[in-house]
This record gives sequence, C-alpha cells and structure tokens, in this order.
Amino acid sequence: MEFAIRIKMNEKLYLRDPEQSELGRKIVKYGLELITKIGFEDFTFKKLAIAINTTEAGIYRYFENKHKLLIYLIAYYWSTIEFSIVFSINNINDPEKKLKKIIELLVFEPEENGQQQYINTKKLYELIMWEGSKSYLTRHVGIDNKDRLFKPYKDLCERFSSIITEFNPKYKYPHSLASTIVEMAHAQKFFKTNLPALTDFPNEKNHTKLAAFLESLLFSSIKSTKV
Amino acid sequence: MEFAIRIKMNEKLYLRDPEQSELGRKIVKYGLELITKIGFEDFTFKKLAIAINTTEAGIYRYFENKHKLLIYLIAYYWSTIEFSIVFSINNINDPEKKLKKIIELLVFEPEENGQQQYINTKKLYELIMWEGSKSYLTRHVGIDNKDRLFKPYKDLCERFSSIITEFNPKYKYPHSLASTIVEMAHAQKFFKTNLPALTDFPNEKNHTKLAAFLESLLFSSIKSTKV
DNA sequence: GTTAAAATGATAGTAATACTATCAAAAAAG
DNA sequence: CTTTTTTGATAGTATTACTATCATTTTAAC
Repeated sequence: MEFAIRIKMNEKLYLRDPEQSELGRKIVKYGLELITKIGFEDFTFKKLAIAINTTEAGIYRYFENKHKLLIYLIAYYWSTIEFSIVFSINNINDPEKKLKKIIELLVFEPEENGQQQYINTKKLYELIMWEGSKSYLTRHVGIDNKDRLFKPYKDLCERFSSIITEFNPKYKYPHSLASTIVEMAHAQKFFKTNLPALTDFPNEKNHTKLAAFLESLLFSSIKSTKV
Repeated sequence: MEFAIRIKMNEKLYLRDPEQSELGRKIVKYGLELITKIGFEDFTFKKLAIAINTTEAGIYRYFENKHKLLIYLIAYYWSTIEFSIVFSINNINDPEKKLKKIIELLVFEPEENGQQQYINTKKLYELIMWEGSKSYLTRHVGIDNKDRLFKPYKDLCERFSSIITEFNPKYKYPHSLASTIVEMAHAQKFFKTNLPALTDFPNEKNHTKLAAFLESLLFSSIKSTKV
C-alpha cells in the first residue's frame, strides 16, 4: 500500500500555486534546502534562482517575497505534524497516552527516509528550529494572522489544548500550556546544540531527556490541579 | 538619594564604546526607539543616521552592523533584569518567595518613569518581546556565544536555575525550566497581543494571569518531585 | 491539429541596503 | 598650543528586493 497525504495550503501564501508545476515544486523543495543551509537572513530569491536554474523573476511569480515562502514551509510543517498526531492518536482513548504521543511526535525528528520526497521532512524540522518564530515575529503578524496564515499552528495548539482539557477539565491554562510545550520542543533543542548552558541535556545524541522534561512539565502542571 | 547602576558591556559588542560619547549614547538610545517603532527587519543604520542627524558611516564606527546593536541592547536588558533580581531577592531566604519575585520581575513591565532616561526600559521590554530571540537565531550563534555575547542571558538563567535547585535539589531540569519560564514570559505576552488563540489570557490589560500561569508551571514542576 | 492561453526564460532597470574609503573640520587630551 | 581622536561630509560598490517587458515554449481548448 502506498499513499501520500495532500495538504491544502492557504491560497494567500502564494501568488501561483507551487504544487501545480515543476518549477513551483522546485522552488519549495530547494527553497527549503537553501534556507536551512545558509539561514533565512542570507537566503535570497536570486541565490535560489541560480541554484535551480531559473530566474529571480520566475520565483517572484510564485511567491510575493521570501517571508511568504518561509511561512508556506512552516505552515506545511505544522499541517503534517497535526496530521501525524491525528493519525497516531486515533483509537487511543486514554488522554494521557495521547499527550505522550504528541510530545513524542514533537520531539523526535523524522528519519531521513531514503526516497527523495517532495519536501524533506528532516530539513523542515531544522527549519522550524532555526526559523520557526521568525514567521510571526514581524510587524506583519496582524495582517498575516487575519489572512489565516498561522492557522495550521493554531489548529495544532487547539487540538493539543483540547486533549489537555480532556485529561483535566479543571486546568486553567490549556492553550498556554500547549503553546509552551510546542515552542519549547524546538527551543530547547536549539539551546541544546547552540546554547547548552540553558538546558540540562548536554551532549546527548537522542532527545529522550528533552521528551522527559516536556512530559514532566506537562503532567506535573495538569496533575497538580486534578482534584 | 540618587544613584544609577552602571552595566559593564562586553567589548566585543561594539567597535567603539557607545557610552563614552554623546553620539554613541544617541545611537543606542534612538536605535532602540527606532527598532521598536519599525521593527528590526526594516531598521537600517541609514534611517537611524537621519533620525539623529549624523551619517551612516558615523554609526558604523560604533557598531559593526545592526545585529550587534540588537545584541547590545538585549544584553543590556538581561543585565538590568539580573540586577533587579539580585537586588530584590537580597535578604529573602525562602526560595519560594525568591522564585515568585523573579517571575514578577520577568512579567511586569516597568513603569514609564517620567524622567528621560538613557535607555528607555519600557522600550527595551518591547524589544525583547519582538526581537529577543532574533539575537541568537542566526548562523552566527556559535561565534557570538564564544565571544560571550549571550552571557547576561545565561547568567540570569543560571541564577534562576540555582534558586530552583535550592528549592528542590532533586529536580532534574533546573536550567531548562528556567529558560522555559524566561522565554515564555515574553512569548506568551507576545501571543496574548498578536496570536491570542495560543493563550488563555484574552483581552486583559495587566499580566496577572500570565504570572499565575508561569508560577503554576514552575511550582507544580518543582513541587511534584519534591521528596 | 490549429489556435489561443498560460507559463517560462531572458534581459533590463530601480531604489534601497549594507557596507568601505577618504579627507577635512572640530573637539578633546596631553 | 599642538597632537591625537572623533566627527562630518561625500563618494562609491556590490548586493538585495523588487517590477517591467517581450519573446519563446508548453499546455489546454475547440
């Protein structure tokens, strides 16, 4: 059995739907690679154009600017994560198990699955870590938010939040707790590699301790108020 | 009695010490104002030069680039916060009280104190909220960290962390918990204003609930493993 | 299979950004 | 009062972030 999920992207993210053409898909795919390689600040459409043998103008036909491409990639990521959450907690009833599953999905990087995929999930993962918050930390947040560009992220937090409430209906801050865990999954991982003094997970290869930290953060909060 | 604290800044942050001259102080002061006004992305030395009636080249004599100026301002902020923490928990013995005080200092914005101050603390506060993480989310983190540019931030987290350990020596993640609380103090405030769906503090003027959330996050974590 | 429409490629151009360099004038320090 | 340091004024460059034009190729419609 083989199947691929198709994520419907918000139309305000692009000028021309990149999934509909070879060039469009190349822009997205190699855009991701280039951003993760050189960082968002140094990334330009000119450099991408050279990398994929097209012209700057060609890329501008698909994306208004590089920030929109960034949000596109990030929205795509959160959508896939939400999907894998929905998929993997399906048929689980125990909210505690569901919550643990969510943390697992947030923390553990996907395996580099051999086959060339359209969008490299591992690279996407890095992208979130390094550039994730730059998608909303701009003077444009208001407008972008109105255009629902952050919907996938908010949907994910909402789903997470509702399971927290399912676990403990009395807990007062399910949304903030959800966004804290989601943000910290990536921030702590970034710190671990780049500013290790801010964490308690020094030179460890895997992320087991990070997952344990997030679990303890989550469950001690929502258990402590549970009657 | 009147006094001012003097914060010694890391020399790698600047080319010429801005505190030593009128022009230098203007760059810092109005740099902060302009960045908070138009956002870091749109901020340029050219615009600042026009605003303070000097030339671009003049500013480049003080700061290598706008990113260094940003880190300078942010390092200054964390230093003042650490100072106010040290000052305000002095003579308090109960670690629980100390921890509550820290959260209070992280969450509550300083009053706009009438007198024109060198660096406007309220603006600094906004700066951290909007641009704080951009100081380290670059490909330069490694080098900047080696140059100890993030020392004030790390010192603050270290101090916070050590009080957590004082409260509960058995708690396993004091550093990560400290950095989580510090990051979330600002992130949740940002969300509250700009992406309210990610929080549980809708249209509230003050930040009492945010402080309560952070306290619950902190104490339920470190109390649950106590004994 | 021809024709019309849409997408791409190639090229050009502009204002702004992120700097560096030079040299004279002004201010401060010895 | 003279030397050093700091500033001001001006210029210049490569790159960025776009927009515009037009010919060519590809795709879709009839």
